[in-house]
Amino acid sequence: MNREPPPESSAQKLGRRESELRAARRANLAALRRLGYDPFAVTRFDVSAHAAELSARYAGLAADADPPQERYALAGRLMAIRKMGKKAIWSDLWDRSGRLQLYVREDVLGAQAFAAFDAVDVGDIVGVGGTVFRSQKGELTLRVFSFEVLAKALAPLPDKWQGLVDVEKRYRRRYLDLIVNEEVRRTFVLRSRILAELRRFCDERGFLECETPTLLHLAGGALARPFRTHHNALDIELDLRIATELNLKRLIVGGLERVYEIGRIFRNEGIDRTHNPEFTMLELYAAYWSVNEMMEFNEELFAHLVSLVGKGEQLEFGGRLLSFKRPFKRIAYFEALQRFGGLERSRLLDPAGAAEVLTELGLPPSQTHGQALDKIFERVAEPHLVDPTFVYDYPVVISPLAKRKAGDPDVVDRYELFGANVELSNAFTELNDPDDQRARFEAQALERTSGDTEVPPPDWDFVAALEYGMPPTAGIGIGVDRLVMLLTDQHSIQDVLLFPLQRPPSHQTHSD
RNA sequence: GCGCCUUUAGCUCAAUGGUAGAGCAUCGGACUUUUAAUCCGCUGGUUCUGGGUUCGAGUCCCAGAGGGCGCACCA
Repeated sequence: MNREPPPESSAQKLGRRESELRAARRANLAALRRLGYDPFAVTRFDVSAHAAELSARYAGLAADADPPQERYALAGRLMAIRKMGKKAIWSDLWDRSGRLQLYVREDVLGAQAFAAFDAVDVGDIVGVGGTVFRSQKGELTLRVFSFEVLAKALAPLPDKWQGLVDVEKRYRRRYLDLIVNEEVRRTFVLRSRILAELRRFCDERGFLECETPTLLHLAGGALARPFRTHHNALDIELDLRIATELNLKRLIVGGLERVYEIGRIFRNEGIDRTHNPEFTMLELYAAYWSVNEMMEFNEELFAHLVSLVGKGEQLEFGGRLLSFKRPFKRIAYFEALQRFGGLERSRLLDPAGAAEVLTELGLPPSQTHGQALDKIFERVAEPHLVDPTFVYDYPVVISPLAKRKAGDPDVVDRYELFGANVELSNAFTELNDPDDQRARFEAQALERTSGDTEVPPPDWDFVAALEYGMPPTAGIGIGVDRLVMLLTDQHSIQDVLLFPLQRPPSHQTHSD
């Protein structure tokens, strides 16, 4: 496999400067060991407090007040060291909660331990014990009475002031990005909280989190090219899933009634600011709901998330303020195209008419009627959808798994939620008529044989499941990464994925 | 896949075709309340890779690699 060589074996590849920086750190490691502080021999450290906790607890502590006597133990990475003469050192310790300044004095710590602290480098991980006081410049500080080195950083860290800016290095060595760029850490902490909140919100409403397989004999439920893989023992080809839809609906047939999955989806497509080959999707299905109940659920969920991370009911994104005040705007699909593009529904419903519109808009011809409608909508309507807006009554031709609207067979009970000009969720009343489902799969099979490689082969087993009866059900899909982008004001999917897919690094020419 | 931009010290960035530099970090020195600590001093380079043009290439040309942006693709 393509792996970087171990750093030490590639020493001769380092610039002379970097090897000197590393040598200096190794010299300090040796000094620490001589003094009886072997960093890599330590197996644990009792942490009794975190930086942010202490800052909050002693926010009212005055500089001239008698400092409290309580001893606290903290552990973290030293991100700055300011030496004042030979007998005092100021340092910044970062733990997962934030930063706390340390004040280390020889007369407090003792000669031996102070000598050891003198051999510590920026980036080293230490455990310290001491009492808090407020410095003359007004900063809460830990007076260090004891300390241990818990790990040595043998490699030099990026510049503390400029940080790590090189985007490629940030993605390839995310750990450095997280060490040095606080806002990056904040984004991922927030992502974790959003994920937890999604689960809590669904669990609270009686939804069961289910795990369906990622390895499938046949990837369906969406239009996308799957990744292929091979299982050795069974000697069969497998697909990585492109959606969780069909299996979750099998669970609805099975009577679980309310299910969801927050799952990794794989699509063998290009990479850009809004696409990564693997991404996270929330799919949720509720028996006995129509798309209208789902819309309410959706609205409540998004308003809730915005209330957690935004400014009240508003969310700042890209310098614009989006209002998530309920109710969100609503507009029918064809009404949007009429309003924003002056396009007639009857013309768009006709494949030839849609193809004409495509040409009039200066867009390249599309293979299918459905694709043409998607392109037209994207060009004509999406630029107007800034505040969250439910677009409902989608045409049946682009909705193979949705139930037709009563009294209007050309459209289905489906909506998409748009915000900041992108699709945020997609929901519909699920098709549960096995005969209709079979017919739509057959139509898709024709598209597939006529060359559309993204149409999945029909999943007849799914039709068989529907024949046992699936209750009326509404389903929703939410692209979690794009939701996190929206909520954290990030504009590239790579900035909400810890390890976005990158090409293999260029300088790994060795193959051993 | 196509186009544009980009790659120089550990990090962030300079350098008309003419001796590769700065800040931070490192290293040495001064300083027991500093916080981008400050002050003094010394270092540090396969200019992404491979070719070519030229008396001379970080700079120009060709090919390749990585990255970014745009287009195409993308339920």
